[in-house]
Amino acid sequence: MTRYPQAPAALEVTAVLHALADPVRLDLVRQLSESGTAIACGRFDAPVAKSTLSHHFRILREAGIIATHREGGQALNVLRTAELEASFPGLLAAILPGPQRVARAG
Amino acid sequence: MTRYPQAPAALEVTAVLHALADPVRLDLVRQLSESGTAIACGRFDAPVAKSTLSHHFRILREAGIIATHREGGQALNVLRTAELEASFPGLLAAILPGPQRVARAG
DNA sequence: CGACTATTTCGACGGCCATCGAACACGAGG
DNA sequence: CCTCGTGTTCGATGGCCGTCGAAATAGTCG
Repeated sequence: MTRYPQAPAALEVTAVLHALADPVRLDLVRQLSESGTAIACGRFDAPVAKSTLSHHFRILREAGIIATHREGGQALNVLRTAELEASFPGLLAAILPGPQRVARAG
Repeated sequence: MTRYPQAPAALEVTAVLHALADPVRLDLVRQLSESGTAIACGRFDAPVAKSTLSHHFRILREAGIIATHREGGQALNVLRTAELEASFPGLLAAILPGPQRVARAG
């Protein structure tokens, strides 16, 4: 079975920021966040080749931003919201909303 | 009077994250945040050459993270806290208190 | 003006990164 | 067993980035 390189014990801020600094990866994280559920690698909407997508998932995984586990024939990805919130509270909330989105009350 | 290339009208999230993803730059921002005041380029504590430091300030400036204005032979840098908070509320609070430090030479 | 300090620019160098297509691995189903 | 769908790995490529020292620029002060 495929062994996924697990996230580091402690999330490194530079690794997390670097992972999120790429437009493609940031969009992947946005899709995960908005869906709220696990998404298979092939179900993402991204303008890059499959191999490139796999590379991006690796970066996100090694930074500790997402976790991947195989189920059936596919690899399901989930956002590690709790760990991210524990290490950098408010980070996702700060950067995930699109820059043109207007903050709404409530 | 020296004209510094000013920050874009709207802060770009990928540019901001990329700027903060470098350990040296993140440390510069930390020093600015902790001091709470303007700091001249030459008074920062960083393990790189002055020319490299100038390069890092440029990246931070163009991302809209800091602002620089000349005053009496030196260039004073300030964190653009208000603009950052307006565009990405909670971002600085999420990543600045981290335990990461740049190892200094010597 | 001339010297001195502070910062930027220049040119070069090495390394890392995003990207791709092709080939490989792995699990599920016929 | 063979095939198909899904991800990953490999090798190559082009570009961007961090780094430096040296030279250029800017502003201050005598």
